Amino acid sequence: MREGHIGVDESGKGDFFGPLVVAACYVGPEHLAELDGVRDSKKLADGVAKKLAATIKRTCPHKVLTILPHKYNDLYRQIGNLNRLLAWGHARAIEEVLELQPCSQVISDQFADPEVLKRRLFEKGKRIELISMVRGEQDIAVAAASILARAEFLWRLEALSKEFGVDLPKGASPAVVAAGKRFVERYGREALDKVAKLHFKTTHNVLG
DNA sequence: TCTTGCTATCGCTAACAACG
DNA sequence: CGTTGTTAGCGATAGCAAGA
Repeated sequence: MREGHIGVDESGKGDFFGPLVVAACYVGPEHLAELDGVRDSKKLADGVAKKLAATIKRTCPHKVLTILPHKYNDLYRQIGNLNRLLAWGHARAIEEVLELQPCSQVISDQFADPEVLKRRLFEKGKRIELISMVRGEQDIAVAAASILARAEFLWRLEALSKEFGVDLPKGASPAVVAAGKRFVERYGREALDKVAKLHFKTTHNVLG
């Protein structure tokens, strides 16, 4: 790596409970020594991801964008399409990191329409090369961003569980439906907006 | 033996093409 | 038009294989 670049990734996209988190992280050659052990967050235990996240935050210019369920549901209604919502979030995180550390290259995971994100970045007049690749998390900056996003998602999900006194599991499994039913029993169906992504089919399973 | 790590499977999302 | 199947990404989980 001769020059540094920015990596972006998101977490919480497939989880019924909890926020959607988008993170962008700049990694330059000068950071590599500090980032030992940084790889795709999916290959790391939750605890390891949290520790590495602290290291990354100490080392690299970064931005973590947390969209809590209430805001997420609101944005989803406005935007109507998860890809555009993701593009919006990615662009915002990237722009903030560019303010901290200008550079010319951004690498993201493959997602359905990279053109949307490219257009958004170019609108701002930035001369940025956006590389959208399958298994982008093999890149260290994308891996670092995935860890930041993952750790933040875990912390926020724990915070929500604590706040409402209901254990909110990851993913969208039967355990998630059961937890959703318990939550609604205690707080009513309107309150679901505060902890869950309502456009999932899981919502019908919880309320039905 | 016990602990890793990889892979297959499943459920969830969205986009797109083919079809009735 | 709407439905259905395919492709593709994400997360969770179980089971098997390889290494300490």
